[in-house]
Amino acid sequence: MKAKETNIFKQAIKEKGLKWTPERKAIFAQVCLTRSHFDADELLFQMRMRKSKVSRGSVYRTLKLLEDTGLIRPVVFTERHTHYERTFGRSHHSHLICVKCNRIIEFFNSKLAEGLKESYRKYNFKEIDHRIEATGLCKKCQTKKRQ
Amino acid sequence: MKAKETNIFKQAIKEKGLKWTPERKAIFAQVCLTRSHFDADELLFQMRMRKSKVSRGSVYRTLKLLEDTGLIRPVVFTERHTHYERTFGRSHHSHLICVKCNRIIEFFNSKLAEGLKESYRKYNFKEIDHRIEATGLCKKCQTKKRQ
DNA sequence: ATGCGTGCAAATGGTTTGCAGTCCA
DNA sequence: TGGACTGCAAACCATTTGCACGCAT
Repeated sequence: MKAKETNIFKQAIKEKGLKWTPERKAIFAQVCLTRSHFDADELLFQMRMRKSKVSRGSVYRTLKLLEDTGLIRPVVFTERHTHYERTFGRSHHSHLICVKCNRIIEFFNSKLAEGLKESYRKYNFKEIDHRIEATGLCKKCQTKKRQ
Repeated sequence: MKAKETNIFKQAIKEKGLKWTPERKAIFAQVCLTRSHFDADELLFQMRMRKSKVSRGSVYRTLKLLEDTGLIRPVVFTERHTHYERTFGRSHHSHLICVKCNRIIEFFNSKLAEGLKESYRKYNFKEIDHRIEATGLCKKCQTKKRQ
């Protein structure tokens, strides 16, 4: 992990008057390693693989903290439990999800983004965040025989 | 509830080779009465107010069935449990949510819709459904003093 | 020194499920 | 009649929380 990345969270922690602990550092380090989407358990498992010891409770607490800080955000797929994705160091995008094979494509479309801006303006809302999840069938799954 | 509405579900049930029971009818009737968003518990509570007796289990089972049938769809807000909204008899829309007062505005924007269509085309996905939830601060909450 | 953060385990709470009895088709 | 459906309560499982101890500030 680059020093710069560590600092994003450390700084946020300091600003909130909270403490910069080894656990928080370790959990954030693991988040920085993620390439796509993850949930609390996956993250914990990956940390254990790397001999990094933290409790499940701390993982949940720290993920919540990261969410509050805006460094990760929840993405909701079909499952019951929460998935997250990193927000820093990646451009904002939406998700296209194949309901059959669960393939996830991250995309960006400017018309969509503009339409969203228009809507915020129209209703006098100050923009914070948005979540777009579009379900469908990917090319492969369209041609597959019905299971 | 208009007879026409009852039939939407009854017909879907028949097509699947399932049984049209008083419980399913009652639960669907209550869904038809909803004006905005609801969760399993709210629906059950409303039914009990109207002296309509069904078990919590049946509510969950029937909501899932309605979701499979496409007659309701989950909308995910900040909370932990699932909220639904009716899909039939209403136009497709997105949600603008004030994170402070939880006000929800349903909106439609054609640019946004077009951008979404473009994205489906671009990635060769067959469209099924989409969910757009945009968070922000409504006008009132922007001007309110920080709590 | 102070009190925030952690680990641990128990509690929570929405949702699911097993089972015995009921009732549509 | 027979398998699907229901009510009920127990089970599930991701997440939260209480508590005693430890450590950052």
